[in-house]
Amino acid sequence: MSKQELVVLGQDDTRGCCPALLTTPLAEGQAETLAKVFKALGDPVRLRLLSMIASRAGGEVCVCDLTPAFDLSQPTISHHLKLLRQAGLIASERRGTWVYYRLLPEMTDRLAQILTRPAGQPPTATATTGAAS
Amino acid sequence: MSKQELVVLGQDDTRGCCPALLTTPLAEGQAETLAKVFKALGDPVRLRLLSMIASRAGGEVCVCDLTPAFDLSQPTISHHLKLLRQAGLIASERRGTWVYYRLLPEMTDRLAQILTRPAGQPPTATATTGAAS
DNA sequence: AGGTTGCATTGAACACTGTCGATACAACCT
DNA sequence: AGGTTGTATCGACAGTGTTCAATGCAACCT
Repeated sequence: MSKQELVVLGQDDTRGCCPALLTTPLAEGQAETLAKVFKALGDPVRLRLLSMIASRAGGEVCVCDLTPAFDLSQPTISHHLKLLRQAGLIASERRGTWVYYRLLPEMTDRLAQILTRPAGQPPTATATTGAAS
Repeated sequence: MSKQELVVLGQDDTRGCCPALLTTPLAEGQAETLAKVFKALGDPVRLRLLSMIASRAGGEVCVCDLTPAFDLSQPTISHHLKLLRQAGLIASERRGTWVYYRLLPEMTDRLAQILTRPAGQPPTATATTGAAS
């Protein structure tokens, strides 16, 4: 559809729409916020948890289905789920006895956009103003 | 130079190209490989370094321009650059006295693709399997 | 050659993270 | 009410990561 203005970015707002990682130097606050999310993805157990949650048809997974899929204790899985939740990647809801987790696609969408290089910007070709040091 | 660089995401996958994070449960080996890259992004200093490198017109940055931009010692910056390099996110080249770093867009492109949810997959769609238990 | 500057590596201190057993809490079920 | 099951939290420990001063190496410059 309409092209998003992704280069807008309020620089000092850590909760801004879309910090531009690849086109503009990241501000310090934005870097810390973003780093927390990437850090949450920086563990193989959490990646597999996220993948199992995101790829589940219906969009929800019971914790009771996640825990036995790993060779880890139940508190450990609960801990990893908490970190993914605190990173804004998943959300949980209790229904009766069981707790269900679902993906928050806004966060993964945002990361994908942040990591997407704007078209027509080959890194070795442009140099509109060739004045380098 | 260093042939120690990680050959990331070269693993066999059912799709051949890229592990499907959001559509298929991630295999254990793929999760560990991917986690290393995300872990490299999980630090605010490295995110800012990557951002400064990627957003530079001409595609290259001298380390001498990166180091004074932080309140950290020179060995610390060198260490972070090494981690980004080992993750396959950047590459370095020495020209005379100075060392220049540049983005490896293949890696960020892959991450963006991995985090991109395929169109036409509403997360709250009716489940094919009734989730009875 | 000797001196200087730019960057990488080493080794150690310190903080953080992943993991577990024990325990607490919540919701079912007699 | 008491017992059972599912999930979260608490403390503690080992492993890992971030950081620095000191040092080493490479390339320039007298």
